[in-house]
Amino acid sequence: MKSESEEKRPADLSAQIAGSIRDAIVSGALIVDARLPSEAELSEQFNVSRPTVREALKRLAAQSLIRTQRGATGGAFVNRLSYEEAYGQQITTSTLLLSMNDVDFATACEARFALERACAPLAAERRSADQLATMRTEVYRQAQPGLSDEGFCASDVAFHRALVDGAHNPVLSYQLAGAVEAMQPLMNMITFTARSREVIVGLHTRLADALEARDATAADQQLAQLAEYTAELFDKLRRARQGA
Amino acid sequence: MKSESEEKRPADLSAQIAGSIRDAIVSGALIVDARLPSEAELSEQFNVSRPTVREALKRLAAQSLIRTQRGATGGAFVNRLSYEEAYGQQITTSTLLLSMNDVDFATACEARFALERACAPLAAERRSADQLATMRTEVYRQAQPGLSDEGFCASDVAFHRALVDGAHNPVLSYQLAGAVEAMQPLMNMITFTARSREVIVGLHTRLADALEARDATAADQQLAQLAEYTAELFDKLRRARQGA
DNA sequence: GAGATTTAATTGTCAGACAAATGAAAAGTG
DNA sequence: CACTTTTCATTTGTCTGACAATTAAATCTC
Repeated sequence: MKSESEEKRPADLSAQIAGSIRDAIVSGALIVDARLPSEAELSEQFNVSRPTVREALKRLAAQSLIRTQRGATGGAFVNRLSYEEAYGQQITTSTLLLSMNDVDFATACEARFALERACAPLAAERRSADQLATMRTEVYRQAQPGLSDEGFCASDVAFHRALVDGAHNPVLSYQLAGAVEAMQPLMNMITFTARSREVIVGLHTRLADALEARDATAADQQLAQLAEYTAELFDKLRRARQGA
Repeated sequence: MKSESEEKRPADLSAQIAGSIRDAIVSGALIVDARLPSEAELSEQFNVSRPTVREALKRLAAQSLIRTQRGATGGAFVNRLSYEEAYGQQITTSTLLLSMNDVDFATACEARFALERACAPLAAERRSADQLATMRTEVYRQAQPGLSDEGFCASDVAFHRALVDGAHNPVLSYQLAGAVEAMQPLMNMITFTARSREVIVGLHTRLADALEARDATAADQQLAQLAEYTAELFDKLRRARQGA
């Protein structure tokens, strides 16, 4: 798409080297726990200085593609990307994506609930007693009058993560982590009145009931209502601000 | 969870500095397009050398959190994370997560189709003529006898991305990009027989028909059948390999 | 052979230098 | 004065060389 005259400058050496090593990892030429050549060797191979190699390695470390270890048998090793690390990056990226691109609440909300509803049938089928207990605990917490708005939102996230984890599919959990957690800063903008908390607690309770009864249809209904009510709440807030 | 004795080594200086700046960006203390202090100033502020500061900045650049520019008015600037950049990272992370953690095909497949089915109702409602045309084109390509297995898989990805984009929700597209594209290496392991291609082309055709008719229920049905058939194909492949 | 010590390899950090890019100010020109 | 050219200061990109910190293996001692 880009004409050859515009912005086709060669990237930094450290970026090139990082890309070259990244390709080797993604393609499988470098397998998990394989040791990369030492920094001195890499600087020879690529004909650059050690600082340049180090900058390249730090780029890869930032993406959790490698880990480094000091000492005689140390070096840089291809890192097994754990779900936990992937969660973290996913959440950071999603959060920034929403906050920096003026993604409106309706769009983010729609995406989040669409994805969550994809989990609901699986969660209804497979949720463990443990996950159900977590959901009940969070609902109880949400009903406490003294809870701050931030606390309410945090509990909301915990509730929904338990729901997602109930699908017992780590790939789904990983994907959803970003969508659910990234919404929190947007949710934190809402001041929850006693009335709206009451409605949400009611929906959460019936959602947990549905999962306890392994009733996928009922769970889906409650989620749909929750999506609708959340959008409604934000719309009210928006109108109130425009008026003021 | 971790006892204080185990693995609580202080991180590298460059990692600490990167974390400190990253927090400032995520929290909003540094806004988009804000210019960071020069490397010399940062090395003074943090009391480290310039190479160390540079390693920290490269870590942030690897996550697309900053961009750098040479020259008199240059420096490091907080980068607006674009959807395109986020897609790329999402795909790399998802691909590695699947390939490195022995995620079985069934799990990945279940996640992918669960998410895709979340998009289907929205896509049925909103798909543009353009996206429908893309889907038709890809189906046509998939029906060509001379197409290689890799080509078939690539076309499959293109088809499903058009479907996802049909929901006209960039957040959903971003989330799904990882799920759909990361599956491709796994799909590439399958040798598609003429018979199985025929079945898939048929399902794709009816899926496109459903979207053309804006029939969400029919689209969902076809996707469900596609999920089932894909799992079946892989199961057959697995048994064949075990037998050999 | 078991334990203590030395050694070599490797990453982490620093200091100082020069090259390259780039925009702004200064100087020149009509 | 308006416009162009030159100069220049600032900043990132890269290199060289050095030393500190860490770690496992090799060596030594008893």
